[in-house]
Amino acid sequence: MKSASLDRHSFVPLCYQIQHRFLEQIRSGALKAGQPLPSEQQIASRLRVSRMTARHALKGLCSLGVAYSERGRGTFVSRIKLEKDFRQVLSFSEEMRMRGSRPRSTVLAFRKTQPDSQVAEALHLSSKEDVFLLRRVRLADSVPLCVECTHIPVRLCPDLQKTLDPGASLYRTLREHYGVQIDIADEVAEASLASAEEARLLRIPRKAPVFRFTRTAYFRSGEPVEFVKSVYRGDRCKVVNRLTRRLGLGAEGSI
Amino acid sequence: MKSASLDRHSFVPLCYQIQHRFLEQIRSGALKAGQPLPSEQQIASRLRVSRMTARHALKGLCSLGVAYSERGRGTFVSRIKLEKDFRQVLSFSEEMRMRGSRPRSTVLAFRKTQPDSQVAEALHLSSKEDVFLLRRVRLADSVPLCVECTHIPVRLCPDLQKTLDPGASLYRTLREHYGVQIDIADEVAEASLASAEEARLLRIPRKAPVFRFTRTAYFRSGEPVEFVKSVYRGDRCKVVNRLTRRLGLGAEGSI
DNA sequence: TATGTTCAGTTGTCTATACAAGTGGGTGTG
DNA sequence: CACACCCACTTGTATAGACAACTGAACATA
Repeated sequence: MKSASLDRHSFVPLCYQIQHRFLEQIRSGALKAGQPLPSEQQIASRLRVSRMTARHALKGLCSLGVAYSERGRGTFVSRIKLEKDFRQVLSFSEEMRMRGSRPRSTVLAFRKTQPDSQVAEALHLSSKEDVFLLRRVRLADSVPLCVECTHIPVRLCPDLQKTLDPGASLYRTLREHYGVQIDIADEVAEASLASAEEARLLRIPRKAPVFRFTRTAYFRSGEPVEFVKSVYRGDRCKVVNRLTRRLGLGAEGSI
Repeated sequence: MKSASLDRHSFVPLCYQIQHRFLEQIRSGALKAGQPLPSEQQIASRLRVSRMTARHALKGLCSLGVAYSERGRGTFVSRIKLEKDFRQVLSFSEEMRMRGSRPRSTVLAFRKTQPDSQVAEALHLSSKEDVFLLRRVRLADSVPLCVECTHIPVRLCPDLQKTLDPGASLYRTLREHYGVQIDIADEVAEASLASAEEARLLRIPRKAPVFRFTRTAYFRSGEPVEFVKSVYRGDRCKVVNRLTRRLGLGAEGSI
């Protein structure tokens, strides 16, 4: 029998222990794409938990996208690859490290300032609230990839100019010094051409193709944390997304 | 008391009736951003359901992104806007109609063919399986927006050349004639410049900025359904995405 | 052969209850 | 005033059981 028993005194809830066990089996290849997972009943009786606990574990796998359920048939391992480079809410530094590159930054500007109307609207700022403006060239393995201009309300991190090591990760500083945890981000990408200044900073020809991003990041509550405008080289960057069908929102379900 | 009672004989499950009720209240403005929803206990006693049913309804709202829970405090309406134009798995036709434009297509090619290696790999095709190739210029309100080249395994829709009205929605045809329901899509976007042919078809200058997309669409099971390469005008199109932080996947949770 | 039936197994929904653990306010003490 | 403590309320997790609805295969019937 493959199943070592669960740790009922762990501070990790049982359903997550079960979920983690299946994740391991899927990643290791012991459970292959398309294969059925044990039924809720089987999990419940083998591991001596209630069926709802087993079910919760399986549902967790489904919402991660690694499995899917069919009524009357069972729950199966999804055939979809779990590529790691689907865009999540990651900082530039996190993203570069995840793909094995060494991130670095050159600070072009870092000051307190009054937001223009676009920034104020995106961050829901009251009329005279100040923001930090941080403009950087960001490099991976010494190759410049983008020019990024970040705006953060001063209220969220009053003494950022003392605490931020400008070369380090801004997100890490926000997390460790201010408990600021970003959960959601809205992003708009446009295809465009490099201006003269951008071309110089990125070391590409003028009028080379670039992405222009604006990005607003939020807490879980929906309060805005950060507004970023950035320009990425088109020859070294791709935007990878996984889209899913959401049900139950505004437009009615008739599809 | 605001709560009309639930229909216990409806074929709509109770938890979805509850969820729908709150969605209505949020959309109508009766429940505003940041306000607390009733607690699980309150819902349970007011509507005479068990707490788990009430909880299931609230969790559904959370996974839709319209609410969030905080342990010990309650569940609150999210401040995040539910813009409709966040990219879901929508066909060009669906997307255009959602934003109030009239979609149209010009068919450049529609034939059965052998897939090249990129297509075969994306669709997980065995060596000699054929695909339909459908190449179209897609217009919104008579303005050409993109050139799109779709590949679909013949196996999934053997007589597509009879059933497809080439002007109509491909996705609708797939759904209505073959029960093919697409749930997930992976998309890669690049910033690039228009070739001479693309510029002519899209009526833009040569070397104007464009998006190049590749897109693979899947069933819920992860079986690939469709592979698309497309070129979008950079001056009329934006890519809008909402990114969320996912927990529990490959890289460990220490963030 | 073709068709309908039954049946075991599965997920979906629901009930009722219990305890753990975090939040926030109030109270009483020092 | 500051601090510890308690209490009511909240969400998170878990249990045990129930019925509905669906699937697929085995079986019986015409």
